Amino acid sequence: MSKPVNPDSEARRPAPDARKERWRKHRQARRAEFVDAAIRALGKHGPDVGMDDIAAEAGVTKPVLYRHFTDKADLYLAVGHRGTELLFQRLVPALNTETAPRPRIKQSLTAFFSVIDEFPNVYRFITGRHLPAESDVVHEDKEMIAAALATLLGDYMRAFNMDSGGAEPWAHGIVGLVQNTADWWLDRQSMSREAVVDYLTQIIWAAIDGILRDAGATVDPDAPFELPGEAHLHAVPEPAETERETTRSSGGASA
Amino acid sequence: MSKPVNPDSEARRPAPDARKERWRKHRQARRAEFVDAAIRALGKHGPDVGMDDIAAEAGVTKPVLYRHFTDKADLYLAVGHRGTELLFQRLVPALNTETAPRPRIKQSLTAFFSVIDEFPNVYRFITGRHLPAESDVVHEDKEMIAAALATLLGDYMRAFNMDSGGAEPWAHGIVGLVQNTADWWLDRQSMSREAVVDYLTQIIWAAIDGILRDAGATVDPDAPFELPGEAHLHAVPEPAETERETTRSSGGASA
DNA sequence: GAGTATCTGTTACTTGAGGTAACGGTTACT
DNA sequence: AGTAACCGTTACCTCAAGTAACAGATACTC
Repeated sequence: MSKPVNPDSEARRPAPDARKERWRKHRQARRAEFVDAAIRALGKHGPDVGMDDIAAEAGVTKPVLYRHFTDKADLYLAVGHRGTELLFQRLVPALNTETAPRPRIKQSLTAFFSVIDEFPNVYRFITGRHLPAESDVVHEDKEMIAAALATLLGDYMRAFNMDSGGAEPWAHGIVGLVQNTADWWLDRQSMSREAVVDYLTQIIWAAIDGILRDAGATVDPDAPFELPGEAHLHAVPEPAETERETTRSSGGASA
Repeated sequence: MSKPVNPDSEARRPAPDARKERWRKHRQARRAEFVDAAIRALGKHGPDVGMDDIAAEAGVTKPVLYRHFTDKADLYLAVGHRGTELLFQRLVPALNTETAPRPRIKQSLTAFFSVIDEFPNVYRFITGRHLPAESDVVHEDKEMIAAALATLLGDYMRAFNMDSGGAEPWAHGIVGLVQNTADWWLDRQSMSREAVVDYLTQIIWAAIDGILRDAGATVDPDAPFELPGEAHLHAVPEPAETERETTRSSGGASA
């Protein structure tokens, strides 16, 4: 801000000084480290940890934390992104594998359940009511999954010359169906993981099959079914540990 | 605490003084009044209202509020109960009407959607991430609806000599399916209420029908289907505006 | 009617967690 | 050598939740 830049300087902006660049990777690593600490602290003190506790868990004091996260919400958002990353790493490949419908459903469910089974605390924290509204990452995630599902369903339906208007509500419905059942299962653990997954596979396929049937189509759930130009949920879309602007520039030069 | 009671006095505890009794109804009314104010204030200032604002909205100051609610969480819990009451008033009759399966599904969905359509702000607040975890009423509500659904499904399934193990996960699944779709619809409003309800009716019946079909049974969705000793979700189970203990007795005389 | 239990309400305070200011030290680029 | 970015600290500010302490009404009990 101190050196006045001439108007056309925007063209050659890269690296006026390497000292800034040098730290980029380091900062990301540090953020990740704090996210780990936050998760550990969350496990220790429960979901109402203070920033002091998190900082202590990371072996530093509060202001250090605030150099990397603008906010408690920002930190929790990063925790959320960590969860998203974990989930999508396993879910995306499962969803995108082009096999027969039913195994595809089942392997996607297995992916999902394996993640929440492995990190139940993180999952509960992220989906639970403990984070501030700004850190809500679940909504985005669900939107993303639902969007992928919607195009998938829509394509199938159009392939059968059906009206595809139901694709979107149904996609959101299926996402909710899975999540709510997962929450319930995680709470109760009243049956094995395989059992829930099987029950869910059954109901989801039953639903899809029923809808196809309503339109006069029948599909063998275990026969490979290829679609021209299949919809893909491309890798994890948010860079997960990307740092938000942390410096508090007091009012960025309007006009 | 000042007058020492003799040991056996617990037997004849009712009404030593009518002055206590006299106010009971009044307190309930007052609480309800504050709940109204809270909802109004929520509408005005958004979901991060302060207790001062709520008090002001009710025409009083904070301490008055705290005489009726132990806590912000307590107040929000009462707001939640109000919502539950609103919902169950319409949902319970719809669910319990014994008609053919499909119209029954549809009228239940219509009931649900009409409520959230009529009170979107309340709905969003209650289901959203703004209340403290202690005020979560949605979880209970969903459990209750799912439980009713589970017995219903279970009874049907047993009537067909099917294994009823799926009833519970499916019940929770359907609840989640509806809620998530409702959230999506409320956000986007990209189709009419009737349309979502129809799509949901279709997928839910498709799912149930498919499951029955897997077991070799077929049911006409529009033919009345009576079941011996049908499961009922009995009226709204929580007294909605019941007051929690508000007096802060400083440490109840241990030993 | 005197006494009092329970409400009505107020202003002024305490508390605690989130967040910040201001300082000093270290590394490695220019 | 100079400096731009980091490392880290202690001590503070802020603001909303929640509390103390006080004073006036109403309507029951004796």
